[in-house]
Amino acid sequence: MGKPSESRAPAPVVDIAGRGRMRGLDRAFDILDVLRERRQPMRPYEIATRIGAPKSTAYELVNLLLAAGVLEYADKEGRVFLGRRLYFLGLAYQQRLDVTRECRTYLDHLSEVTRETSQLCLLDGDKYTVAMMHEGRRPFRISSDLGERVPIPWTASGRLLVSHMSDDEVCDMIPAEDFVLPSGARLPTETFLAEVRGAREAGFFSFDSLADNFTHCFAAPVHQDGGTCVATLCLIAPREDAARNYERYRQALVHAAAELSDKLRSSPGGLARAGLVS
Amino acid sequence: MGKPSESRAPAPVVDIAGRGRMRGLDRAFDILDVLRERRQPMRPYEIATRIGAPKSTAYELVNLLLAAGVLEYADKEGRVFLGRRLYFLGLAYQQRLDVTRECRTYLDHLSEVTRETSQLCLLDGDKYTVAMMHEGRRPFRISSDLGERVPIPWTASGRLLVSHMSDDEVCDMIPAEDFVLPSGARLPTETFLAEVRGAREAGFFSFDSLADNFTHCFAAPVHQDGGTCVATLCLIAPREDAARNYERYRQALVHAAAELSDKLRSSPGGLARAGLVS
DNA sequence: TAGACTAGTCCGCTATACCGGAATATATCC
DNA sequence: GGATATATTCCGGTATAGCGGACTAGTCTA
Repeated sequence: MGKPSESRAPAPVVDIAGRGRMRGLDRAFDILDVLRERRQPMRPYEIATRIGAPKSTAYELVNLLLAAGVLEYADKEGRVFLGRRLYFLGLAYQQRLDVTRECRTYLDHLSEVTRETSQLCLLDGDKYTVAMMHEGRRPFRISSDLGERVPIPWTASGRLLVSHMSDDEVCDMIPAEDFVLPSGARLPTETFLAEVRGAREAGFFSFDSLADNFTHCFAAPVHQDGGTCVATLCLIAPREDAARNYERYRQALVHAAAELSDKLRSSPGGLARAGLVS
Repeated sequence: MGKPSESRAPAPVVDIAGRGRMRGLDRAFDILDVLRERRQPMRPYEIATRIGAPKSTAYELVNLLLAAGVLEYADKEGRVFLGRRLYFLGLAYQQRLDVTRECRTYLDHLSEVTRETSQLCLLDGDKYTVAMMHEGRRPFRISSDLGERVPIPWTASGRLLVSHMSDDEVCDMIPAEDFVLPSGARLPTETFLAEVRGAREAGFFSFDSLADNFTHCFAAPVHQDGGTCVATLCLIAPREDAARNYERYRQALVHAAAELSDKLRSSPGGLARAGLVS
């Protein structure tokens, strides 16, 4: 509350402050984050270097986390990965988050009527992520995995997820380097902001995926009380399919997102649950 | 490593050791566990008393966790709950766990052919939990919520989830009080162990739910390399339905569990993913 | 054989995280 | 309004967590 800068953003991964001792707790979560990002088991030594922590410290923390069940051994070479205890904590979070509780049916329905892959997308700090997914019929590899952090400007949903913010807030939030697209080209800030404004007014955004060159992405906003866009529903389709069924897909998606938003409004915040459970 | 008792079990919630200073990291995870168990936002003060920590310590840790995005404010009265950062860590765990990656389709299929609620169940320490669920047509309230910890002997799956262990190991693992059923009656250990043996041989177990008096629970084991049962698939059905369709349900469930086990065998551990992902 | 790099253990110093307890609010009930 | 319980902040002392750095050992490669 009194500290000069209060960073709520989840993952700087390596601390910038540098000087002085760091708190074990923060280091511990740096370890968890680095494993999340890597999505693979790692050895303590590698973790130590990645998070820029003294080896002695890293080894001790890893052992503590192992003993607590927060990390688990992943092989016989001493590599560790995130543990089951975290999974259940995440589940508990998800259950109180109205959007994810309700959305499964909508994803199922969308994928049923379109045969395409549908997703629920959220912000994680200053990045876009896919929180839930229903894979479509086609066996093609989707641009991003569940939970992977992706720069906001790379995604259709990104336009909507920041659409409740002012231009300045958007620029403050998104790191400059995230405007460099996978192709290497740089997306002008002004272009992006114009797209954000357009998406806000239309309540929809779609474009040819920037991550590959054969899919088209549709996104529609899920609103919570008032204007803020707390999530998006998306469809990922091959470009030919997208072109052929554009209006149908668009309408199905927008309709589903609107209905989901309604459902959130009718269940007051998260209090309904709190009051009703024995 | 040198300490007298090394408890890997996730949630004693209140530390027994008592004497001496406790580690901040362990306290922090006690806080998270207590929130998980309560499944509701709590105030720092309440958390402090619940985990048996000095109030000053609890307040400081809560604030640290808030700043880290591991906890989040849940209302304007200062109540906090698990944060989004935990959700994404949990997602990352889940993606490496073969069972959960593959099982969604099987749950969908089971619920489609039976119209009943289907679940994937796991052990969390010495308790049973539902890790994934597909709700059936009927609007009735299911015995246990996703992620809720339930004594092993209360559940059909429980018989299978410990079936790879010896009688002694089973008794060591399950706390004595967990043999007291919801009704208040005490389930004799010997009866339970006999049922475990029976379930192991049959590769199946079912009984009338102990948590309510109108459902019947079916459970079939998911095996990983060799014998160990790493999870179960379940069906929860009204008793009349269960009686009428018993053989059909049973076969569908056992078949799905066997197929899922096969799938795990064919993808070597978790290494496939590690090697294939770009 | 030596040198360079990766992996992991051990140990002593000291800044500080954790604790206890006092002080201060804020609600609830007579 | 006084009394009681709940809820939160503040502060100083001390056990110790985090750190730096030394040490061992394995693995390249030159």
